[in-house]
Amino acid sequence: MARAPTTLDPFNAIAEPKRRRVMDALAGGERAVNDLVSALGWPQPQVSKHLGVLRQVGLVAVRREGRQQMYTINAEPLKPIHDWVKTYERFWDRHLERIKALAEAKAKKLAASPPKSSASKPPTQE
Amino acid sequence: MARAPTTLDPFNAIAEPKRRRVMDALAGGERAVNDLVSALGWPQPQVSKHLGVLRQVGLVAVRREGRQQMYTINAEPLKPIHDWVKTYERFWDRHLERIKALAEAKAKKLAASPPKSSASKPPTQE
DNA sequence: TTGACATATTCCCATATCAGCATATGATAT
DNA sequence: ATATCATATGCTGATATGGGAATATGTCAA
Repeated sequence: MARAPTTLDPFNAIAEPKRRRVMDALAGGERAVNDLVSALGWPQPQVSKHLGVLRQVGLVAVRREGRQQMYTINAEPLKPIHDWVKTYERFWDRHLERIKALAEAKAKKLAASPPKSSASKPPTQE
Repeated sequence: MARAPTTLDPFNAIAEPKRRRVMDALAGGERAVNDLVSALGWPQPQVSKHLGVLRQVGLVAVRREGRQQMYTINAEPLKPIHDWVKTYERFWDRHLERIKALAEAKAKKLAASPPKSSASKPPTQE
């Protein structure tokens, strides 16, 4: 085996840069394939194929309108990705750690004892 | 060509589920390879290879300690992913839109008229 | 040095990926 | 029906992928 099929895993579907650009092109709203083709400047089959993958993982939805297929974004499958990545925010954003630490400290204080002057505040590690 | 090399693109490196699990196993802190091997239950070369990929995209850092190689998370390369996915939040979380709208409205009000004193001020640092 | 331990690398295989080109399907208008 | 527009699918070839097994490298201990 060589990796979970990109058509089943949003992580994988999104790993392809062009697929991200397609999403971005759709971020403004519903769009027909030919519209995307001219916007992106890629061969039509290529666009259709990438749309096909996005469709299979549920990242886009289609609606027929006459001869045209209107595509829209359906970003829900991105949520797991967002959630996963989010758990690592603290690693690149020390600021968040401080905020979190402050919030926790505050909560502890409130729950534990009356606010007597705490001798040594944790030296905002930095 | 068949996709940007996974060793150059964090999106791609992370598309592999096992690599995500390695990251998760490191989320708690520095860890040696053998430690990961027993924690994950995969063959050692496999773990080393996945670590190798993560190392090349800069998602982990290594430090030698005697015979052991200590790996730590370095999540900065995840930031672009976070940022990209974040732009689609509004698609799955209509709630956010409302919150944002409320916040903006409030800001406008504050700018226009004096607020009544509130006991629970949001942390000054943001 | 030799040996044990910790980890990385190499080789091979089956499979998946994307791009390019040709062609098929589907819908509408004449 | 037929031609035309709009889009999807099929096929091929070059390349990348992950897993498994064997082996190489690197570090310390005796």
